[in-house]
Amino acid sequence: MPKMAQTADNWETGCAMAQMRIKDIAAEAGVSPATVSRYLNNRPGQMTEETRARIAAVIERTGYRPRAAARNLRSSRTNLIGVILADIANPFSSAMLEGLSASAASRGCSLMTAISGNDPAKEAESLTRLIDAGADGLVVNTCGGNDEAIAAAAGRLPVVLLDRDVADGGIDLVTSNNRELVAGLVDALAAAGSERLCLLTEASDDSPVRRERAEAFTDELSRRGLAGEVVTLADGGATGVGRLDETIRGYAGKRLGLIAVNGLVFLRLTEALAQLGPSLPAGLKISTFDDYPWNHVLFGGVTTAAQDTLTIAERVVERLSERIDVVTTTVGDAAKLAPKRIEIPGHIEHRASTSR
Amino acid sequence: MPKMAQTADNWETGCAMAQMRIKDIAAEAGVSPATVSRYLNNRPGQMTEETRARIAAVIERTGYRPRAAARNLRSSRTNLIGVILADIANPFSSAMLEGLSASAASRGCSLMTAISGNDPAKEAESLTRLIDAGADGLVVNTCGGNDEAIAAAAGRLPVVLLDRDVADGGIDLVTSNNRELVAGLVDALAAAGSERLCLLTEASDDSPVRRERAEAFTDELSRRGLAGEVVTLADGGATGVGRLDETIRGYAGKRLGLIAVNGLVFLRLTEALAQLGPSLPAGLKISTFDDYPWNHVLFGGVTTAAQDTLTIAERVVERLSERIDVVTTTVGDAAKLAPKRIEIPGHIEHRASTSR
DNA sequence: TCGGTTTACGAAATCGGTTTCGTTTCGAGT
DNA sequence: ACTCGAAACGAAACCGATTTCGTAAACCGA
Repeated sequence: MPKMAQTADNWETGCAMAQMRIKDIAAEAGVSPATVSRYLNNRPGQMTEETRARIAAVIERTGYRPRAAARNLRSSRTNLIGVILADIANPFSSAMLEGLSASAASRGCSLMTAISGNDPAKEAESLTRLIDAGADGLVVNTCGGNDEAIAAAAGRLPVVLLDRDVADGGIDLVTSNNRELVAGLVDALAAAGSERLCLLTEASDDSPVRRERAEAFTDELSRRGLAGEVVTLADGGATGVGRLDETIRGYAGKRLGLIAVNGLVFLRLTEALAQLGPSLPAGLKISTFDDYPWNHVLFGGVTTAAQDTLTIAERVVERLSERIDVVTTTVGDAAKLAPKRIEIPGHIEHRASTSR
Repeated sequence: MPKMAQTADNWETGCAMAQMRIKDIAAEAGVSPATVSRYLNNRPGQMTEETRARIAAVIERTGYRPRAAARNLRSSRTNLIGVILADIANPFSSAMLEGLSASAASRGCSLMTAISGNDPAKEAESLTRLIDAGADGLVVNTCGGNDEAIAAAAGRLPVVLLDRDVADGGIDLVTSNNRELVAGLVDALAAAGSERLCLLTEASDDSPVRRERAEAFTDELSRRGLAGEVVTLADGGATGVGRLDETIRGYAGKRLGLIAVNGLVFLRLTEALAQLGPSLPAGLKISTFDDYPWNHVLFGGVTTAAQDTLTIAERVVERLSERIDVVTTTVGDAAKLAPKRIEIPGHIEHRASTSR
């Protein structure tokens, strides 16, 4: 039995009927489905103003919404962007998510999100799940350990890396100007009178970004002829805090200046410092990456290398859209875009923790 | 011209060929597409162990993955859960997102996320966008002002509210045991010797949850015969902090006890307190909802009503899945599930800020 | 008035799975 | 041996859009 035509939409009954299909709209407007489709996607093949109005009226009246699944099937486009975040607890990630969400929405896309929790296995699983779910492209803030899988994914659909690079290279990356930001923090500490600087990093975070910051740090030290070192905290609590404690105590009174390489390291730093008292020890200056809301409260304000998360997010989506358009437009890979590294300038928030 | 059969999958060429279709797998395994489909969804109609093995082998060898769009179209199921969060900056939200992500993944679902940023217009837009994108169900952490739209959505697909109720009622809600948590904080403050208690709330947050906490607070006060009031901070910075400042100074030395109704209010409280010095003023005891990572660092540790975000997330997804299964299984709405309110017990983290 | 080009639109194929329904095969019961 | 029921599987319809291709009408300059 053929599906019964649905005509009863304008009855006064509020009864929810089975969804309208494009065919029904077409019939109601006295045109063909093709024309309605053209209307929906405002295709070049134009139609009479009158036809357009008639279709618009029917759609308006019936509240018709095209089914995404059907559209996706035919056009092999979902308008879904997959996002994999390493650590949502990090405010950098949540700020990023907000930015990505807004940017995507402004282009009519929705976000599919996955949180790896810094677990490579979960990240790999998310990768395949998002691809299987039909993402048009992927934004990956990798936790590391999946370089080959990510490269493989990038071969199958557009991928833009967020903040963290993979070893392979050859994939778009959007990141902050880490070298300049490190220099800015060193600058702030030096100006505050610090004589010896430490960059605090985590063993578990062995990302290229961390290494880039570490490199920039030592470069900057030698450029200025300053003393200092990179201190890598062991993972987990106790050992790390112990090492930290030792570092701080070891230099107590020696005009020590610290840089936390990211927000989580900074958190551990504050834990260690909290054991020494509510105020910063005399002569100790601190600074950190990632502008957590608490940074301007703790210790009267902590000097911060703030990343421009909104712009980063916007550029990520922009770049991804470019690639998606290329994929769905050109047939071959002739006009392939060359992989690009996009650096978004952040800025230093000078606060009390590096005042003289 | 019919689409050319694709047989060259096992050639040693690494060239990416057009995707395999179920038809190709079927041909390769010497069965019909229907059988492969049965295999993929392990349907009741069983097949020979030998057939199963042959199909498995082909799929394994070719790395075939069924296209979600086609599957979605026919089955009108996407395995996508839409999530709308009011404020991702709130760690409660990011913790929730992590939990939802994990719970969804364990059921083979992906999350589509939208951030309203506490903007009702954006929330409404997200609502329609996620529905249009084909979400099987929605998780809504509403910012308010869209009660009718949310109710309408709940009429069209499964919806579970997260933490914040809507006026209408009649929709599933998962939340913490707010009354008990408030009582717990009052308890902690009273035990710490506070003689007068204030619950700090925000004007912009007029959610039922906030009101529930406020009600519980005043109930608890009168039950114990304690003095106190609900202090509503104006939105934005200055006025709010001013009011707060006044509140604190006005009671300085009078054994004041404070409860921040949520993490954001607590942030503003710490800002105000920071102006008074690095340590808590003598006699002032503070506590807050939402277990931010800083809560055990600031002021030597802040007593916190911690919500069990993981369990909340798990129950949200569980409930939503139930509803989705009902919708896709039963024809009519005969066996409709009655709307349920699910309370997940949180707990009080007793820390230094309420020690005697 | 007439060939030629553009414009507006419809018929039908198509995307790649799922699902229904029917057919064949096989084993068990009598 | 013969019937009957269940199990295993295939043929074909189907989900609801998009897109190609074709055609009729409108337009246009000579």
